[in-house]
Amino acid sequence: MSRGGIRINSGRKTPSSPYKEKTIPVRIPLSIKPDVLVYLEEYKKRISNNSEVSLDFPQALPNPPSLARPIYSGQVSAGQSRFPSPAQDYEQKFLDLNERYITDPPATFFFEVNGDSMIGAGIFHGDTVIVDRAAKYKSSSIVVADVDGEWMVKRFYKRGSVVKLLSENPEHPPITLSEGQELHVFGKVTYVIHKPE
Amino acid sequence: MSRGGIRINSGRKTPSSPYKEKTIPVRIPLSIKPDVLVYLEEYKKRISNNSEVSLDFPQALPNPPSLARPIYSGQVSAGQSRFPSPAQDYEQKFLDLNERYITDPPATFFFEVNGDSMIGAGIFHGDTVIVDRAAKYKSSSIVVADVDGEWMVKRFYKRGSVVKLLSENPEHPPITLSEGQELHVFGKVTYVIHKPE
DNA sequence: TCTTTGATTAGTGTTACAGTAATCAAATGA
DNA sequence: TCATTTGATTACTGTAACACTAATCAAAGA
Repeated sequence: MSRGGIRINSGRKTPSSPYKEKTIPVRIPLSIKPDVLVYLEEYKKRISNNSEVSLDFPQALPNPPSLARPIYSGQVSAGQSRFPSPAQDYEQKFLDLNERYITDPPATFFFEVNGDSMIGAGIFHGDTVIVDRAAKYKSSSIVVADVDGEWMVKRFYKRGSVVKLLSENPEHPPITLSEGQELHVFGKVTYVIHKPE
Repeated sequence: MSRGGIRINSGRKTPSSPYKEKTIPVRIPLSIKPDVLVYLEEYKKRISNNSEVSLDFPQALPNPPSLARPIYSGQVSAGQSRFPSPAQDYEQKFLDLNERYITDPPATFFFEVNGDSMIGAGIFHGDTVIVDRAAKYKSSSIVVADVDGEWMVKRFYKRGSVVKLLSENPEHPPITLSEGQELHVFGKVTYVIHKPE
């Protein structure tokens, strides 16, 4: 009758929680408990969808509810063609920068740029680049990459087995990967935020 | 010596919590615990600011606090100097693009740029510029201006009574204001958002 | 071989509790 | 009389503990 006995190495495996990490109790006001639960639900989904993604880097939040700001947008010419006055035909939009420029929040990172090797691509010293780890990059994409521990913004170039990292400044020669050098593309630069002087 | 004795009606008053309501423990994944704490912080502030409001009826909070996005930021080199791996020294920041790049929401406008006359300033065709009408501009500031109904992005130049609008592209000559021409500076370009290709 | 079943371990919501904070009024002292 | 000190009293909070559920395994049975 008894089917008992030792079962070594049995039991629930870890991590088997939907978060794939430990949890800790945090006191939440009753009125916003439902919001937090919804939030956790979203987070769970994201974690399970991205489960194949490496967890070397801490993952950030799912799409939290954002405060949209009403912004009047229009078009303006850098050349000299004629445009209607923004005062007349502005279009009231609720433009949320986060929404517009961050496609995948958990995969999005910000970097401040150091140096002027990418001036030709409109990336200046001190600029902030928005990097999306989930975005697909190809040859000629601008990426943030790590070559033997050195992190840089470059234009990624690949033809067959030849991989180079190109600058956009004649003073900076391309970097060709030599034998034994390791290249990790961290993510694709999707936007550059530049503060003009 | 003894100051003891019954103190009827003494003790901490309710509600004395910053939330003005009960709380309950909710299990939160460790990695997003900081986010939730920030969220609660915001909520607390909102509650305390509205404390003068009558509590006869439950009040709907005006702006629901948004869950700030944690973004891991680091620095990356466009040159070739060495930087530590973001995995090692990432700094968890709650970076909100709106907050960071929009100082004065009602005075902030967005324009899409047409043409390439400002390439030297890192402003390309198709870019979006953030324009702050409330920001002070001076000679050499980049502005959105209206000259006789024509709207443009230019570098504003002023020496005495001489006013010019300069391009940042050798192919585009400066615009000198002639007699009878009207110039209205709409606002100062505070940031340029560029999508590299 | 396949299925059943209890053993075993991980994860979860909630209670309990100890420690802290806030508030009051009696006792004290000026 | 009135301000200050002080301990009593009550509310609040973070977290440990615990009971319960979920997941997984391998031995026993079919």
